[in-house]
Amino acid sequence: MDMPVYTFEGREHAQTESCLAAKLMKLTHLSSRHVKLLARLETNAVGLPRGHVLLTEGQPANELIILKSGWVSSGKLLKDGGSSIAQIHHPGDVVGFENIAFSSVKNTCVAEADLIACKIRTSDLNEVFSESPRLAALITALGAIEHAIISDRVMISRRNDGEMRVALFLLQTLSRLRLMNDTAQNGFMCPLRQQQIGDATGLTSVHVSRMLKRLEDSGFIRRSRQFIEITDEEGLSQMIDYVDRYQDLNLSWLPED
Amino acid sequence: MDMPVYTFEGREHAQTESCLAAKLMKLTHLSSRHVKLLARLETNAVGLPRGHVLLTEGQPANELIILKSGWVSSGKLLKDGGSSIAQIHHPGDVVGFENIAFSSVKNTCVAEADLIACKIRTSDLNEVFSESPRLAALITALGAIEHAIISDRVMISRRNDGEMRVALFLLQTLSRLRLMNDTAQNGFMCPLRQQQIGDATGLTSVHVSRMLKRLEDSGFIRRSRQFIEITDEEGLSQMIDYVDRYQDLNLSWLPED
DNA sequence: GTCACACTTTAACCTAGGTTATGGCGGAAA
DNA sequence: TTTCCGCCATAACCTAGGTTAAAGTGTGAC
Repeated sequence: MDMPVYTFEGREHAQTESCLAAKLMKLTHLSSRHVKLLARLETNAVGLPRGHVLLTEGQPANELIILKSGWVSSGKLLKDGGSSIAQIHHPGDVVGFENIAFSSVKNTCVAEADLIACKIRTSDLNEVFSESPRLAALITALGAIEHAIISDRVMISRRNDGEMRVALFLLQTLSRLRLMNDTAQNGFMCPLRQQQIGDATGLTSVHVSRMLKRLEDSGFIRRSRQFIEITDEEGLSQMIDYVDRYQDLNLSWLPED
Repeated sequence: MDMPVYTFEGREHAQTESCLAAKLMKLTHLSSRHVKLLARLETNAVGLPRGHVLLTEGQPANELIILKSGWVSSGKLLKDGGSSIAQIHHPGDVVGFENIAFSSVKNTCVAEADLIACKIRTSDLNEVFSESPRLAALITALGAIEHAIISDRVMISRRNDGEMRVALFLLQTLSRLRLMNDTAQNGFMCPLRQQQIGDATGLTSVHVSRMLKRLEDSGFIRRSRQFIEITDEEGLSQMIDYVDRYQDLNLSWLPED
C-alpha cells in the first residue's frame, strides 16, 4: 500500500516488445500478427520493489500481470502467520493466470525481488482468444505445461523427503529460467530466502538449510552468496527422476491462422 | 494389455450425448452448435474394468479420454513399487488433458472403478479450437480451475498434517462430484482403497486409516462400507479453510461465437 | 456354508523433520 | 569504523507420521 511504485523508464527493455511473445516463441512459431496481438497486452510496464504485493487473495480478479523481470511468489498467507507458496513465477510468466476463471483472486502474489511487470485486464485476453485460435490453443498448452510442472511437485511431496523436494525446486527453477535465457547456464541468482524456499517446498527454513548443506556436501550443488550452481545436474536429476517439462513438447497440432 | 475390453452398449447413457458438454454447461451457457461440436468428440464409448490402464507414462501422447462414469487416477508408478497420484478424475473430466502440450504421456492413468469412457485423438481438439473461440476459452478456463484445485493441494501439503490432507481430499472430491450430480448429496461412494487415498494425499494407508478414524471420532464424517458421508461439512471446511473452487466462478468474459 | 483373499484396524516402535534457541556472518546505514 | 539487523548454520529436543506386523472384517467363489 505505502510501498513506492515508480514508473518504469528503463531503456534496455524497451525493444523487448512482448515478454510473453518472447516466451511463446521459444515454444513454437508465431507470425508478426501474433506478436502484435500479444504486444498490445504489454504496455505500461512498471518497476516494483521486493516485497510489493501484486495481487491479494480475495480481491476482485480483473487483472493479470505479465512479468518482465524479477521473481514473484504466488501463494497464501496462513492464519498462523506463516505462508505457503504454490508457485514461483519468472520472466515471461503470466502471474495470476489461474484467476481468469474466477471472480476473486485465488493466490496472493508477492514480488520476491525488484521487478518489472505489466498489468493487463482479464478482458484483454478476450481479444486474443477471439482473434487467434492458434494463440488461444498455445496459451491453453502453456497451462498444460504448468499443470505438469505443479503435478510433479505434488507427487514428489508424497513422503517426507526434504532432500528430494529441494532438489526438485532447484531443477524446476533452472529449467524455467533456461527457457528465457539461452545461455546454457547451470546456476542462478536466487533472490529467495531459505524461509521462502521452505514455503515453496513445504519445509521449514531450518530444514531447507540442512538439505542445501547436504546437497552441497554430496557435490550436487555449490553456493556462494545468493548464487546457486548445480554442479551435478545429471546426478541430481537421476536422484529424483526429474524430467524437464519444457523438453519433449509437441505443439504441432496447434491450429494455424 | 490382457485386460478384457468390452464395447459399451448401455442404454441409459446413450442420451447423454456429451459428458464434457454436460460439465461445461454447468459452468456457462453453450449453444446447440457448441454442444454438437463437443458431441463429435464422444463417440465410441467403451466400458473398462477396474485396474485397466488407460494411459501409460512415456507412451506417445496422441489421445485423450473423456470420462463418462467411474473414477480414474492419474499419477506415477515409482521404482520402489509404490505409486503416487497427482489427481483423481471424475465423470465429465478430460483424462490426460495435460498431455496436449507433450509428445509423450506424462502420467499413468488407471481405472479405479469400472468405468465408461471415450478415447479421442488429441488432434480432434483442433477443430474445437478453430471453430469456437468460446469453447477454446472455456476449456482454458477449465484448466485454470484445475490449476487452482491442485495448487490448493500443494499448499495444504506444506507441513505434516495428515488430517488436513485427508479432509481436503474428501471436500475436493465432494465438490467435484456435486458439479455433475445436482442432488445435493453430502457423501459419496468411494471406490478407492485407503492405499490409493494415501497415494493421493502423500500418506501411508495406515495413516489414512488413522486419520479417517480421527475425522469420524470428531464427528466430521461417517462411514459405512465404501460410502463416506460428510456429516459436518461446515466444520471440516473451516478446519482447513476450504473454498470450493467451483463456486465463485466468473466466466462472463468468455467470447461469444 | 466355509474358505480364501483382500482390505482395514490397531499396536509398538523408529525416523524425518518440526521447534526453539543460540551464535555467526555480512551488508547497509550512520 | 562501528552498529544494527536480517539471514544462515547448528544443536538439542520432540512429535507426526512411517514401518512392520498381527489381528479383525467383509466379500465373493466354490
